[in-house]
Amino acid sequence: MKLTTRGRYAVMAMADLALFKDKGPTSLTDISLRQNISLAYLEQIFIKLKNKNLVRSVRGAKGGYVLQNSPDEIKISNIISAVDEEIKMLNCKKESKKGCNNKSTKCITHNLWDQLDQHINNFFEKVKLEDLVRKNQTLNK
Amino acid sequence: MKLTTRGRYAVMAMADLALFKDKGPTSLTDISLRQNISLAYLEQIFIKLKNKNLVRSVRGAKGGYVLQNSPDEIKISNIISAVDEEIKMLNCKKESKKGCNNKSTKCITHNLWDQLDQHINNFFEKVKLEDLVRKNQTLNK
DNA sequence: TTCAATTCCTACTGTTTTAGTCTGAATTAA
DNA sequence: TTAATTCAGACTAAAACAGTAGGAATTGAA
Ligand code: SF4
Ligand code: SF4
Repeated sequence: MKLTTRGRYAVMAMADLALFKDKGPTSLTDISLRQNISLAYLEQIFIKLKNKNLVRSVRGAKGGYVLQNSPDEIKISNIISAVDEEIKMLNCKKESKKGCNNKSTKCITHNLWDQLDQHINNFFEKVKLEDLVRKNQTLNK
Repeated sequence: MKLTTRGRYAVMAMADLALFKDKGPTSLTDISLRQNISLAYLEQIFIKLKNKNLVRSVRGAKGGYVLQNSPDEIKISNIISAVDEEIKMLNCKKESKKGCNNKSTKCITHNLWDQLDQHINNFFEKVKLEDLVRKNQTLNK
C-alpha cells in the first residue's frame, strides 16, 4: 500500500471540487484557502489528476478545474492511484535482490500480504467521492 | 497505516518460529538462513518482539528464541505493531502545524481515513500466526 | 576451563521517499 | 494590458527506511 499526504490532499481537493461543482470551475487558490494546502503543491497534484482524466482544466483568469465525472462515479481508489502510484503491498524486494526471487516457492507470508492488498483496494473501490460529500454519513457498507 | 520490511520480516520470522516450535529454541542464525534476512537486522527486530512479550529468549550457545504463546493466540496485528509502531492512518499533520487543528470541525475526509484504519486493523486482528502456518489455506474469513 | 555460539545493546550510515518550494512560462477573462 | 490562473519541471531539506558495525554478556559443550 501507499498512502501519503499527496493522496490525502488529492481526495480532499476532489471532495472540495465536488462540493462546489455547480459554481463553475474551481481555482486551486480557492481550494488552497479552504483546505489549507499549499497552492504550489496542489498544482503538482492536479497535473496528475488531469493526466488521469479525473478533472478537466480551464485556463486563464476565472479558470480552474472541473470534475470529469459526477461524484458518484469517481472511486477513491482512482484518485489515490492517480497521485500516489502503486497501491501494492507486495513490493517486498523490488524483484532483483534477495527475497522471493531465487526461491521458486513463495514465502509463507505471501498470501497474507496479497490478501491485505485486496482488502484495502476493495475498500477504496467501494467508496465514491459522493459518499464523502454526503457528510456525516457512515461509510460502512 | 505503516507497514515496512521490518514488519514483514517480523511476521516471517514469527512464522518460522511457529514452524519449528517443537524443536527447542530457534536461533536467529537459522531464521536468517531460512528466510534470507540479515542476522543483524533480525536481532534488532527480535529485541522489540521480546520487549512486547511475543517471544522469550534463551541466551548462550544452543540458545535462541521461543514463542511466548501458541500460534493460534498470536495476532498478526500484535507482531506488526511491536516492530513498526503506529498502525494509524490519521497522522495527517502531526498535531501542531496546519491541518485539522485550528478548524474546530473535522475535515470532510476524516471519516474516510478513520474507517480505513479500522478496516486494516480488523484484518490484522482476525489473522493469527496459526493461519499462516497452516499453509495453502485461504485467509478469508 | 576454554571457546564458540548465541543474545543483547546502541550507535552509525547510505539511500530513498516525502513533502513540499521555486521559477518561470503560457493562457485568457476582464 | 493586466491580473488570475493553469502548466511544467527542476530543485531541496528533512525524515524515514533498511540495514551495518562493533562490541559486551551469557552459557552449553569440548
Ligand atoms: S514470496 Fe514472499 S518475498 Fe516473494 S513476493 Fe511473495 S511475500 Fe514477497
Ligand atoms: S480532520 Fe482532517 S486533517 Fe484533521 S485528523 Fe481528521 S482527516 Fe486529518
